[in-house]
Amino acid sequence: MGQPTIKDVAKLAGVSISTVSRVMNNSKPVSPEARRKVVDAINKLDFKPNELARSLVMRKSNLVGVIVKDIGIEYMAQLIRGIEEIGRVYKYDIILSSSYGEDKQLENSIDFLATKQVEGLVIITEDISTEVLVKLRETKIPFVLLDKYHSYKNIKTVKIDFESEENRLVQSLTQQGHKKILFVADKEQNVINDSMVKGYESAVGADNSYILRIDGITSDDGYRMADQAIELIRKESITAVACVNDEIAIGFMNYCVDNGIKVPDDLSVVGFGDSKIASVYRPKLTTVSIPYYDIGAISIRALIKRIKQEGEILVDDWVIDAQIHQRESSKVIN
Amino acid sequence: MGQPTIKDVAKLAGVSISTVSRVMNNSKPVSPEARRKVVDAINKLDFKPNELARSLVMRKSNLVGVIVKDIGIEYMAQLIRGIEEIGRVYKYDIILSSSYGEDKQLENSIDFLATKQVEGLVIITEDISTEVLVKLRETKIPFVLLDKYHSYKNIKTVKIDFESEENRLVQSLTQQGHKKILFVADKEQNVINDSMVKGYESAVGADNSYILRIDGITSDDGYRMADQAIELIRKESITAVACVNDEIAIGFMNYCVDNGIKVPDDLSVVGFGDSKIASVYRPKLTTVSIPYYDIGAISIRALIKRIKQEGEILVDDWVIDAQIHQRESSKVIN
DNA sequence: CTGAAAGCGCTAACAG
DNA sequence: CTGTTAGCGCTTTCAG
Repeated sequence: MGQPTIKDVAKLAGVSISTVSRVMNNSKPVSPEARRKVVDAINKLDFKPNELARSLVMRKSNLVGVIVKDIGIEYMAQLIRGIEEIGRVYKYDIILSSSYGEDKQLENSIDFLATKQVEGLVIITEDISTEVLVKLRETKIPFVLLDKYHSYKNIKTVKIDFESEENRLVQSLTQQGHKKILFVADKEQNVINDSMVKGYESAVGADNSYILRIDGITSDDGYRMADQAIELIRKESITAVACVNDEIAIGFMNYCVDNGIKVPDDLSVVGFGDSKIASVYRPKLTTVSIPYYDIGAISIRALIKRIKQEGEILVDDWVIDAQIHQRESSKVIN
Repeated sequence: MGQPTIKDVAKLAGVSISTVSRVMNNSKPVSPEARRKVVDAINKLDFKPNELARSLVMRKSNLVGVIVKDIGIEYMAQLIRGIEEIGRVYKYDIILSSSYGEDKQLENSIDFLATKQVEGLVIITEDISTEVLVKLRETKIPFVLLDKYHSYKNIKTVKIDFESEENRLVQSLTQQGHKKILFVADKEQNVINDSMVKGYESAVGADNSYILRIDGITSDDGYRMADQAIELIRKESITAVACVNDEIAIGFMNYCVDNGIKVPDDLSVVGFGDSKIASVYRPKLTTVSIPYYDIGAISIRALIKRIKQEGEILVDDWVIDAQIHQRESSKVIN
């Protein structure tokens, strides 16, 4: 036979299985005498309760499903960290699944996790289709959606205020004496992009805005668009460039290195997001750090609260503060 | 009532629950007639079997536990990716747990996962104590240990041959004309370190070896030790430096930037590991990439094979090839 | 081919 | 305080 069960413990302790159950869960008073015998038996057998059986009868799995687009994406890993660590505090385990950005796979994951009786779902993606969303709602499983780019009516989430954070960042540039600042945005239309553009514009003034919308958001994309940016910068005597994310900023700075442009002496550059590389790259990149760990932690807490019926899940968007890291890539203008 | 159960399906289809079970699992012949009715009922109710109940009766959870030291560590995320993706192919789900390098937490995770009836365990850590190892063995749960630094008698693992990979890397340097090459190693004694030193030495010759053992393995540590290294490099007319990992190499190159030393013109630098930053940093770092995804994939495959009793788990260490990426930070000597 | 019945390991009334 | 009993939702003999 395999693992010892509650029956084995009961037999060894000379009591009924109910008694064993009671001491395990402290659910009802048990005589010290019986308790001792049971505890002894448990230790002797190295008995561990079968959570599966317990979950079945209690209709409670203590499992939450986390579906990520790709665990290899740096910020998703940070998010999971927060979710896992806080989930554990509430005795919830994480079951992990990846969607690789495919709707079909996402749906599969949701179904699959549903059969495993997860009590809640955290979905971390960069976009999700409305069809999947509908399906998700149908499952009746409480969920929180950490979606980077879109926001939906009636779905509240945990996030930072991209508009005001970008605004503060750009303002820090103007306070350093920069009059003309280029903003490199993502060509794709999405809420984050739009918010950041707004934040940028209200910092520099609408009549003093220089925006370059580029295709893609990787460092390669940043490198590729750089000649275009540099041309504009020369023509307009721009002294600082703010990029929609760190990767683009790094790609852009790489281009500068390759073309003899000195950052920050010739040009200040700032990013957004505080990816790991931002503080290792030279010059260290000025950027704003998004507290992903906290976002994950708050999400799972809200989710668990909802699971325990202690309240609705995120009645409003939960906005947390980000932090500007003034580093080497930007400085007071010469 | 909540989710529909097999009973509801049976009632709606007008058959017994056994019949429903049989069509779900194709476990026994069912008349086309009955099958149709059952399928209809399943669709109508949007019935999804409760895997918990199924697991309980079949004594098979289709769950494997993955314990990582910290999911924020880049290569661990890559490893998990491989595990998750291949696990899914075999219908295994991942339940994730972090140890944060603490033995106590690791033990807890093992226990916890055991109660969840995981069928196997993948432990990704950078070191593990023998006590925990003993405990792990006692659980009788099949496991694979992806331990970066240590190797244990009787525990086989999936890895690359650090010695011969480092050897090839250093040889590529000598082939580029470098006569004197410095190797920056980790002060701490561990198998990887030792292997790499061996690989380095057999490439340069024991009488021509320059080794600097430093404290720590982060880019900051690399930066900190750099003055010491530079001193040695000047004194001995060394033309290339090989670092035990990418982070140290980057830190070292940062120091070079800050001190007017041109890489690769004045000095060639190579790393090891191919972290993401290696290909984004300027100059792009020459390094060897460790196929973490594959390591994860092979591990889970071996584990599942073992679970299915189709063989012993890793009769021998499974060694896979790494690949040298010749990039910008090293070049033919002037 | 199909249904009744016995359990997987555990919890939770219900009587003592 | 404690044991007996009836399930949780499902699979699997065992008789038809």
